[in-house]
Amino acid sequence: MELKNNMQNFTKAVIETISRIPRGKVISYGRIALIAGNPFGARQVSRILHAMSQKHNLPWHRVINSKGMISLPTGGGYEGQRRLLEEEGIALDEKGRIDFEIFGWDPGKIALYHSIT
DNA sequence: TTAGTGACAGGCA
DNA sequence: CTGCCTGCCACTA
Repeated sequence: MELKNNMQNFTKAVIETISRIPRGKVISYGRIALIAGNPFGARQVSRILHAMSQKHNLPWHRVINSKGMISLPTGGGYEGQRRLLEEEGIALDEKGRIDFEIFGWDPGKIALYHSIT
């Protein structure tokens, strides 16, 4: 059960981290997994999102893969996510990529981000 | 119980 | 810079 609790903690940490993503910013699955305490939990993060995002009212659309692209298949939610991102001012280039240098969110820089805004 | 799958990531050609 | 291959982990058939 200790093991089970760890998984619960990871899930909770993931949910909490995602809920903290500022509007207009994005972060990768892997980075969230790392912050939540599991360096190899990127796939679990996606699984958690798919299962709990609506229930927890999370900004799931601000989570993308390490290549800066939307991971959903065209026709399987891609358009919707892209639209939500663009509504927040997040730009995608002609290849559907988002620049982390501009829109990437790093929890470690939250203080800096806060001071600027 | 084993095999297959996936809203991923990093290294290599 | 782009595409392919392998590693990881939880869940489903």
